Amino acid sequence: MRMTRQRQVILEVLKRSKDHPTADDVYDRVRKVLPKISLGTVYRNLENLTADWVIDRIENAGGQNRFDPTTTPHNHFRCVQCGRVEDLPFEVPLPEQIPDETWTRERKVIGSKFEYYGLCSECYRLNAGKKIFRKERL
Amino acid sequence: MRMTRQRQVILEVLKRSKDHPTADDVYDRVRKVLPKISLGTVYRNLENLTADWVIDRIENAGGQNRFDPTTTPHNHFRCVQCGRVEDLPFEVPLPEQIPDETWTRERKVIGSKFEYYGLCSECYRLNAGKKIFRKERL
DNA sequence: ATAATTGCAAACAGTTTGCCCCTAT
DNA sequence: ATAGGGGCAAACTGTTTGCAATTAT
Repeated sequence: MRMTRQRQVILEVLKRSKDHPTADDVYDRVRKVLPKISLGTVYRNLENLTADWVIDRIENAGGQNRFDPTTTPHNHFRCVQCGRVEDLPFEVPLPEQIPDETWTRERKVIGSKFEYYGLCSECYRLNAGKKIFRKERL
Repeated sequence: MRMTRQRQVILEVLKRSKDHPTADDVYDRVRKVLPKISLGTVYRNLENLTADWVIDRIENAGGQNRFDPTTTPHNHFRCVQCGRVEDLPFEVPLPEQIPDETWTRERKVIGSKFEYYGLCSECYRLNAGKKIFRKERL
């Protein structure tokens, strides 16, 4: 991987971000430094950096993906209303080994993912009392 | 919600599926019974059924959403290569309560999600020895 | 020198929507 | 009878790709 100015700035922006920005977010922030960069370049770099494990992609089918400068294991809280992703400020005690060996032997288990979901503080305040997550729960 | 023939068949197809089909998958299967149904109708129904908690949408993955006829809590294994989602054939011991009360008070935590990911048995066999998940791991 | 990378635009995939007709209640 | 739902196509959003020009190594 060549270290171009674009890649450098994208990476800096990302490493400085604590909010797990979307590709658009990154694009907007990078453009303040490199106004002529194209969205395609941002996508290509996010892809390459993800492939090389420099950053992490938080996937979200249907909506926008988000990118995480932290590649060491940690867990997230996801807002089901606005899509915001926050790091959990505490550890979650997760099982260290998979109980079923027959199951494990048949596939390659690479890792696991845990997250809480709900309403972030802002959406919670804005929606106090309203039923907004699907129809009848919350 | 009116019970139309289309909704009925979509629901039947889904309840019979153990593989967490995508909207396309559902469309293909439903078309064997109702060849004239439109993809839009399938999407609209999957959306409504999800909103009414009749089915579940599996959305934190790349690519297409998948749909799950089981709405009671259970966990998944996701293949990072083909996207397939399987139910885990065992229970995962997850934390029952969130350790940090200050954190909890500020937002509305609705639930949590846990999954293993890796290569399903088919992709594992096909890719034995190859490095296919991102660049240098596996 | 040359292979990787860029900007740009066009293409793509998945999903949603508007409109007008139809049908379950 | 009438509001909710269907079919169809067009629109939309997020992401990827082809190409010719540029740049890090």
